[in-house]
Amino acid sequence: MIDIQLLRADLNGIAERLAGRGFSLDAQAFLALEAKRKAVQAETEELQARRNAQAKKIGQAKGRGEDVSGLMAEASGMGDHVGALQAQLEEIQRAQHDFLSAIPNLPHESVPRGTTAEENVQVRVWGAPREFGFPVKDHVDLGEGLGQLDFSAATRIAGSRFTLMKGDLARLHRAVAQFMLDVHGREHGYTEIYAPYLVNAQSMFGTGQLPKFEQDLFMVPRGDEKWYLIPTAEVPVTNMVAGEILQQGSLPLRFVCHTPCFRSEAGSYGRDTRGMIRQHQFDKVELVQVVEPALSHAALEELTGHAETILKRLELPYRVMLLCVGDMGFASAKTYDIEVWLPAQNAYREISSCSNFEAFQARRMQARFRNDKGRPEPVHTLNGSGLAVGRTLVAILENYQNADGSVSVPVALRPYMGGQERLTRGG
RNA sequence: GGAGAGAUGGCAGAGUGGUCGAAUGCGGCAGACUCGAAAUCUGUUGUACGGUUCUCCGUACCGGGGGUUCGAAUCCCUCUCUCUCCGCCA
Repeated sequence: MIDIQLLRADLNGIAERLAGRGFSLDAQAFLALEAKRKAVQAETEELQARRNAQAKKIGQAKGRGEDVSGLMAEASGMGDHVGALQAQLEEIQRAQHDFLSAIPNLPHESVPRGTTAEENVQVRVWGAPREFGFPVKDHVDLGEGLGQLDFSAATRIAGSRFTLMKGDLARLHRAVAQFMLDVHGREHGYTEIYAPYLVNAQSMFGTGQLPKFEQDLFMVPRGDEKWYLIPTAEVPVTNMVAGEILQQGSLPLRFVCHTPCFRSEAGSYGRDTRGMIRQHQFDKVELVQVVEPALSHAALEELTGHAETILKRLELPYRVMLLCVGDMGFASAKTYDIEVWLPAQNAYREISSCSNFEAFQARRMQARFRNDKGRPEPVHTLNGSGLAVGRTLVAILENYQNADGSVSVPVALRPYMGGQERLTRGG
């Protein structure tokens, strides 16, 4: 949620900054709504004050044993009038809330201009793609060749965009997640969280998935209520601080959480149809930080570095991209994507997205801390994949493949595989 | 799934129609006493929105929503959640 004070103070300036990310702010609608709100709110509150004063007078007169029928007659009708005004005010406020809810976050000043992914800026590259002395296979051929990846079973059981793994590959998948949790939890100081996979609409609103992006989610109805399968652990974990007023000394909060993630992938029908790059269900280890505003951009650098550590330890080549304004998500003020090298695609592919949401989510969630003046102020929230487990597995398969179709286990993961060094057919 | 009891400020806990944003205690903050601390005493201490603008003022909020009333923390309806007992279950 954008700060309404900013719109009041500098409407045109804000509209201009939002235009950069392809959002056209209806300034006239805002001004009209604001004027109406101001008038109705002033009138409502004034009448409420008069009604309260009158009711108080009646009470006091009654206490003295006086006749109050005259006072009561004066007051009759005031209640209905107040009610009507309140209803009107609520409607205006709801409209204003809806208006604000649909506005994306303001990009940070360090974010480059641009409208598409082509204009993202490469920040750094780590590692060099390996030279294979043989024709490389993609992860589907490798996994199926090992007899450990079965898309036809997954399709039979659920449908397209689902994965079924068996044996050593399933174990390696688990090892990857365990490894990430251990590095972030034990070395980077994140507190491990286990959280609900189904959340209510309010939580989805808090992190910005609702109301605009309901079509991207799996919704689970229960009576009149709706639950949603989480598209990322960001949702339950960030909402841990919803409605809270945190003590300054308790910040920063750092959480790591491994969950499955569920995405409808509506509107991406033709993309990445082969393999496990784009699935309805995938595992991810998510990093979340809740910090003081002044420190949030330093925290984004730190968090991104924590995600990169995983790729370094796994010795997978990657690059870090700073997203341009047009390619950023709705709630983000600044985003780095980490892209891992996939030999079969001869390309870098996204494996992590690290964002600073500044106060955008905090305002929606009412997540605050007590600042130096002792006043409640919205915190800043950040998150990043640390990393997407399925895509990490894809990267391992493709980068660690051998000429005979077997796959070496990265050294860092061997302790999680009972020392096993290789995935081979029948394993 | 069945039966019962609850939900009040950071916490505990009063308050069954009017001067209640809410007693009291604890905690927090400030001050007094003290060389300092403890104890004691005094004062103070919620959030949101709006107006004004760094000073105050107004409105709302006693689990959520709705109703009765001139007036609701208090009465009525409803939902959610918590606790106890029984059943079931991983």
